[in-house]
Amino acid sequence: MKSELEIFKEYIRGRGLRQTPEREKILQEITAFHGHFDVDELYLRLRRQGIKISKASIYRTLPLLLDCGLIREVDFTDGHWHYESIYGQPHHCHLRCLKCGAIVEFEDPLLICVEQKLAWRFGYLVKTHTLEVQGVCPECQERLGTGDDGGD
Amino acid sequence: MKSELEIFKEYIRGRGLRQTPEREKILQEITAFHGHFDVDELYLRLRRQGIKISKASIYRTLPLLLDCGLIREVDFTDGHWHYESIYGQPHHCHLRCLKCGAIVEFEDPLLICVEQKLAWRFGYLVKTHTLEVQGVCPECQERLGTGDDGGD
DNA sequence: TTAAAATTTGTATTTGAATCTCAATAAATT
DNA sequence: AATTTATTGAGATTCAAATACAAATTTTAA
Repeated sequence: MKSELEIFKEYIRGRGLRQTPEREKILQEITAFHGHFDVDELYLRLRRQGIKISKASIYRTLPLLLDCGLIREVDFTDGHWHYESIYGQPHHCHLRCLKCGAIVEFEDPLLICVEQKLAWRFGYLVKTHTLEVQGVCPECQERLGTGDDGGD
Repeated sequence: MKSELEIFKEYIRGRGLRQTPEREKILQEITAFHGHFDVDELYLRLRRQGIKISKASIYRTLPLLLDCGLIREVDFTDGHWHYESIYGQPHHCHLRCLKCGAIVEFEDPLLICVEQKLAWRFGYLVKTHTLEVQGVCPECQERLGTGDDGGD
């Protein structure tokens, strides 16, 4: 299987763009970390390693990584986008705690059935799906008492 | 069943807030329209009827309507939030066309199974879910040719 | 290897959605 | 009707994201 870097280089070439150390470092950091991140976190993580890349470059590189399918937008929490590396990872969904924000990743084959039914019923060429299930994690249930209703 | 306005009034009273014509007009317009909307659309729709309410008031009222469960955030397309009225409506998910933005609403009982499995497996108190399935609608498949891969 | 051509970078600025400030107004309570 | 307090509207502010521009870097080819 091709590495993320190979995928990215092919994409860059295919689009007539240029390979730059900044773009490679950004991709490298994202694939090395492998978790949810936002622009600030990514910027700071690079800085801590002595890698000085401007936020403007990060903002310019993320759409490229999105476009070639190496990352995806996860959610719009806290008034800005969060991302995650997805290449080579099986597709997964998120279970989010409404109280503490904890995230559990899961996958359920039933979603393929849902997709297939939709394709048949509405004639769509189905590409992917984004599912977030919201609830209260066991720790927060404990912490807040059993009578908690999950509201704010 | 209580009307949306009754629900809202009870919420307002319960929180020690005030009933104002602005808040009522906003709610009225949302329930009358019954579709997806964003702040600008709502503002313009009110304006077209000669109802002058500032965007600031709309921005201040939406969180109240969210909080009492009359509307929900649908997506963050175009760099800003979109909403929809949900009171009295059965929960539903969205199937979105990646090309033209068309939205089909659907519901699939399999999602209840998914929720139940998550509750059991991770101990979460599951509240709700948000599922968006992305693909290409029949019209866009036609328009763009069958060889289209759904990318941009 | 060098130079020309075109893209990318960083800095500073701009954009736009969403929030906040504050004086004027209006709702609730007495 | 008067008092208290929340809400409104206009404009200022905030912050993530996008952009302009000059300097630097990559690419291509001579």
